[in-house]
Amino acid sequence: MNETKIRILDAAERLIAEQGLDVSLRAITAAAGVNLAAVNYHFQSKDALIDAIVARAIEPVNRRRLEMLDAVERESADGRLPLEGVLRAFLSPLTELDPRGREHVRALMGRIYSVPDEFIRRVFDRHLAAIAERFLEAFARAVPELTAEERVWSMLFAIGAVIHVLNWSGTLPHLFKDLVDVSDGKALTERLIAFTAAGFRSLEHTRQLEQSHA
Amino acid sequence: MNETKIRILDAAERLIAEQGLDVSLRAITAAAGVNLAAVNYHFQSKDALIDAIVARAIEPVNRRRLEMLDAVERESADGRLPLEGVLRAFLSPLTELDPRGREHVRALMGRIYSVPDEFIRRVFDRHLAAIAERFLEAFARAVPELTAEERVWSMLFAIGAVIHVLNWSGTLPHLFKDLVDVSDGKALTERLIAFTAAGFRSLEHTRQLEQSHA
DNA sequence: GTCTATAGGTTGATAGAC
DNA sequence: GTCTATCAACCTATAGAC
Repeated sequence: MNETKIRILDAAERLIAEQGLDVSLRAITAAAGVNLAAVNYHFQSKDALIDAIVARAIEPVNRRRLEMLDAVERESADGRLPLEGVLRAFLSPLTELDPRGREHVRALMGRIYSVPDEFIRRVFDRHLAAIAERFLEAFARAVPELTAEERVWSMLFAIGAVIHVLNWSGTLPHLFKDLVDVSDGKALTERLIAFTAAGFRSLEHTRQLEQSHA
Repeated sequence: MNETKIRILDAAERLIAEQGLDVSLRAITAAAGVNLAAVNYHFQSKDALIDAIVARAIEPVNRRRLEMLDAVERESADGRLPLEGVLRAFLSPLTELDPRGREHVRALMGRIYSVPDEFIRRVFDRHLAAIAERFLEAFARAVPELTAEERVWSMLFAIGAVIHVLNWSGTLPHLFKDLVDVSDGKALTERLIAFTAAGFRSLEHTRQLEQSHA
């Protein structure tokens, strides 16, 4: 790929992570050290540039998710999958994203998930629908006791937990001074897996309690 | 309060919930049926208008949260608080927000929490810091086995779960057709409380397992 | 491929009549 | 308090020289 094209992507990626999707092309090209017109030459429009950034951010995460999920499924002898393993495949590609020098990609990912309806629908259809379907099947094999509805809600809660941390990652150290260490992706992963796995299982338990009372 | 001032607030609230914070004053005044200059007359600037909207959305939620937390604390004989009760005080004022005719306030709340760093810092310092501190104390009395760090992470995960649902509430029915019913706030509350309560407790269990292995 | 120059449209804010 | 009219600044996109 052309060098200035990459410079534009890198600069836009960082600025969008910091300020949101409504950064001006002038700010982007200035940060990239290229000419304003270069954006419309290499990409066709600002929208196309944003699409390229979204794809470059999400697709590697999705590939890693599917790799890890495939491995989990290979290792399971019977039909049942280990819930923690499925959650690790789902969450850790996000939490352990781009360790050095590109921490802003985490904030970018949070931003992409937290954008107005019209936009998120496009992103979902293009980059997330297939992944969601695949993981819902995996969750069905990990916690078959749950109803399909309960699995969807649980997955949404898990996404929310990780996205919110990514979304606030830039400012969390300021909000809770010494109490949170955002830089330790692995520790965050373990906490998230423990928290969400217990959450998934709790819905089943809640329903069993209701039934035994009836 | 002046009538046109309220009309502006209502229109801006709805448009920001739907499209995000970068709605133009022209779009707002057109939707409100008032003159463009009215915004700068009644509020001083667009920023001040946004601050007013944020305050009007968050403050009633905070009041309700503190009311409910006070009640939970009054009812507890010993020093220990029921975790589910604290979580209900924390979450249900969000999930059961403005039931009829003002569903967009949920999306607005999600939007407010998912905004670039510079903005969220201002919102946090002004409207959320005191609440966070108060509830961290309550969580300390509900799950004293956790470290302060674990309580902060758990609270962040719980916020993320609810905010993500609010943030996507407008488009969730499209993404998961029949599987999710966003309109049933009470059912959502119960699921969230069960999920997050189990999550809080899981971190403690994880650590106890580690210690017993050592 | 990269630049300058500029078209054509939007924005927030305000001055001044009523 | 409410209006019209307008300013100055910003935006994206493109035409055309090099």
